[in-house]
Amino acid sequence: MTREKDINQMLKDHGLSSTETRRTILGFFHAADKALAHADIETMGTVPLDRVTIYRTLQSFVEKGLLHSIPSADNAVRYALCKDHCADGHHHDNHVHFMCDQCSRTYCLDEITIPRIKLPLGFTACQTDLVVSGVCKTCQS
Amino acid sequence: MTREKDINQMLKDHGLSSTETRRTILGFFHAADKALAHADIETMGTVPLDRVTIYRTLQSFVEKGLLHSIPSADNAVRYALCKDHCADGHHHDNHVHFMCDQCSRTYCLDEITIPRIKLPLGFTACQTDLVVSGVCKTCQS
DNA sequence: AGTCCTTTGCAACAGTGTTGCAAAATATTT
DNA sequence: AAATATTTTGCAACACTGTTGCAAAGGACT
Ligand SMILES: [Mn+2]
Ligand SMILES: [Mn+2]
Ligand SMILES: [Zn+2]
Ligand SMILES: [Zn+2]
Repeated sequence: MTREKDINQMLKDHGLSSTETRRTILGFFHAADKALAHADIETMGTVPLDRVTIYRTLQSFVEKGLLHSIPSADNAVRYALCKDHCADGHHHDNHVHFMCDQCSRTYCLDEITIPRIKLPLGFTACQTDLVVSGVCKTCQS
Repeated sequence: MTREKDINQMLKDHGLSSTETRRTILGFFHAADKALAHADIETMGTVPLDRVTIYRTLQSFVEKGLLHSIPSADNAVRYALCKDHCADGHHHDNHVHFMCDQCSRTYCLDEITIPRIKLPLGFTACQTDLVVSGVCKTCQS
C-alpha cells in the first residue's frame, strides 16, 4: 500500500472526502517530524495554497480527529498528527508539548502524559494543556 | 497608606516611572480578581486608553516583574499580578492557570504548583505553562 | 454522464500586536 | 522653581492571524 493510498484512506476513515488540498496538507504533516502552523503550510507547497482553505482544512482535521492543536505563547497555534485513535471531536492526546525558544520547533512528547491536576472545589476540568519551553535537542550547543 | 500611594510605590519599586496610564492600568489589576486581556483594559476606564500604550504598558509590567502572562488557546494573552517577588524579568510564578470555557474568565491557582516534567535527553526546560480549561466555580450550574 | 452536495477561492472584514516619530509628561539637574 | 534630559504617550501605518459570505469548481454517488 503506497503512501498516497494511505493518506486517501486516512481521510475516508475519518469521514472526510478526499480532495487535492486535503491530501497535500495531510502529506505535509506526515513528512514533517514536528508541529506545523498555518504559516508553515502556506509556504510549503510548490503551488501556493489558499489561506482560507488552509484554515478550514485544519479545522476539519481537528474536528475529525486527524490533528490536535497546540497552544503557544506567540499567538500562532500549531498542529500535529494524532497518534491515538482520536475521532469525531473526541481526542485522547493528553501528552506534553515542547517548544524551542530558539528555533520555535514544536514537539509532541507522546510518551510523557500530563499529570492529573487536583482543582479547587467548584472547578471542573475538561482539558489540560502543558507546554514546556526551552532549548530543543537540535539547538543544544 | 492609601491605595494610590501603594500603586505609586509599587511602580517605583520595580523601576518604573509613575505615570497616569500606568497607575490606571495597575489599578485595574488590583481591582479585578481575574486575569485581564488587552481588550478588557481598553474598555475598562472612563476615558478610553490608547491601544498601543496599553500594549507597551503590559510589556513593561511583565519585564519588570509586576505581571505575568498566561497563554491561551484563543489567541488573546491574559495578564495577572505577580504574587511572589518577581523582578527584572525573573519570574517565580509557576502555578497552574484555569480558563473557563463558558465565561472565559481566567484564574491563577496560586496554591497549585506545576509538577516538574522529566524531559527526554537533549531537551532543556526553561519555562512550563499549564492551563486547565473547563467550567469555573461561578459557571457551575 | 448527470445529479447532488461539499469544498474551494476570492473579497472583505475583525482582532491582535508591532514600529517610527513627534509631542507631552516625568524625572533630574541647576 | 525653572531648565534640561530622559521616558512615555498618542497617532498613523503596518503585518499577521483568523473569520464570514458567496459564487464557482470539484468530489461522491447513482
Ligand atoms: Mn501533540
Ligand atoms: Mn497566574
Ligand atoms: Zn530548537
Ligand atoms: Zn466561568
